[in-house]
Amino acid sequence: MSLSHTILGFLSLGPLTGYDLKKHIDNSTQLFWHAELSQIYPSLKNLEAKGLVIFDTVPQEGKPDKKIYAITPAGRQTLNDWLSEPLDETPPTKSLVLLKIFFLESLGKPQTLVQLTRQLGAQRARLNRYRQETRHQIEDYTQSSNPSQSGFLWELLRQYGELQTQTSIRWLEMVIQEMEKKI
Amino acid sequence: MSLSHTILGFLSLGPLTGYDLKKHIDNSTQLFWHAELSQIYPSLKNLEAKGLVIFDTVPQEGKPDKKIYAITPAGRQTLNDWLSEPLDETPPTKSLVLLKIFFLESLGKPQTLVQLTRQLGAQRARLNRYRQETRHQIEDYTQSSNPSQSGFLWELLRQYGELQTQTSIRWLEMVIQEMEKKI
DNA sequence: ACGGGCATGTAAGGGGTTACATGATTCT
DNA sequence: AGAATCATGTAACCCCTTACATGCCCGT
Repeated sequence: MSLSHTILGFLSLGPLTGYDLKKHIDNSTQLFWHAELSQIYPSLKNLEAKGLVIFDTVPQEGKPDKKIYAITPAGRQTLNDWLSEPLDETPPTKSLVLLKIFFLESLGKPQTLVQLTRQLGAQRARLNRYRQETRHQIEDYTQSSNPSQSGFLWELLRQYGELQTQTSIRWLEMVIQEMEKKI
Repeated sequence: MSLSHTILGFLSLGPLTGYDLKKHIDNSTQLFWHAELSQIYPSLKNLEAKGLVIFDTVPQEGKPDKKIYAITPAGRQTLNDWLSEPLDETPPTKSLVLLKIFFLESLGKPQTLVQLTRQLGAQRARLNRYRQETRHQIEDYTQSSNPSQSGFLWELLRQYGELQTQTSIRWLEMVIQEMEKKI
């Protein structure tokens, strides 16, 4: 499970429940990672069985008891080992969108242009999200937080998303232009 | 199975065996899709059970009989339906590399710089692959092939890979510079 | 009155990887 | 002599998604 690295990463900054973890993932890594609660809970159980995390139970009324998880020294070690593994490859990626574009021509020129234009719109909307919501989230966080995380890399990763999306937009504009010239 | 769309896409251009399919995927879509034979064979069986492909058996000696698969009209319909589904979203992505970079700071500045520099090297190597091997593959193919596929979108997708990789490189250079300035 | 937030989970199934199994031919 | 190519597949296991299950509290 590679989700376990995400969990260990967040727990290394402070104790959290599974529910809180989900919110942290949604807020800060949605650009490059996501997970459902139905995956987080079993994963926490698994990490606990391996001794990488422990939890305290906080009784509550009207809700299930809270289980506050914290990273153990063994967990910290595992996280560090993973972070230290050489980052000297570019793992193969998958993209259903690009796959579809690859086979799109068989629909004929007008349909192909419709699809490319739709995708262009989606990418533009995404660019706006990165420039507005995501940006504000980071600003809010950086002002209000404990100094253990600077938000430095977070802002840089937001910029990564912005740059890659801009590149996609320019590429799609170019493809549409080329396509219109054809035949 | 989204692999089934890849298979239907390739079979729409002409009949192939599972083994050939693997080579086609490796050659042309490795930029955004990949699959192992152990996944391709069951997937073909599944498509056959659904009536989307059929196969002819060609006896051989010393090797298992060849099974040459072809797309059926129902298969073509399924492919077209998929290609026509609105391309108006940007599906969430996952990247272990970005995830690692997000948590990298906890290793300390020198280690973080080592990791970022390694990743920069990997991205530069990838850029060269796109500019050389991939480019030559496409040129070879475009000259020697049946006119049903123009290789037009293939070359554009290669350019997409080149552009995105260039963006990654510039971003990493910027991050390393920022990181060196810090503290 | 109804939806959303809080808080935990289970179950079923899709999709994918790695390792294993067979066995002839051809290249280095 | 050993590796790669051709050609098919199975088995075990991991990762993830979707749907389901429970139940209180708070805001509109």
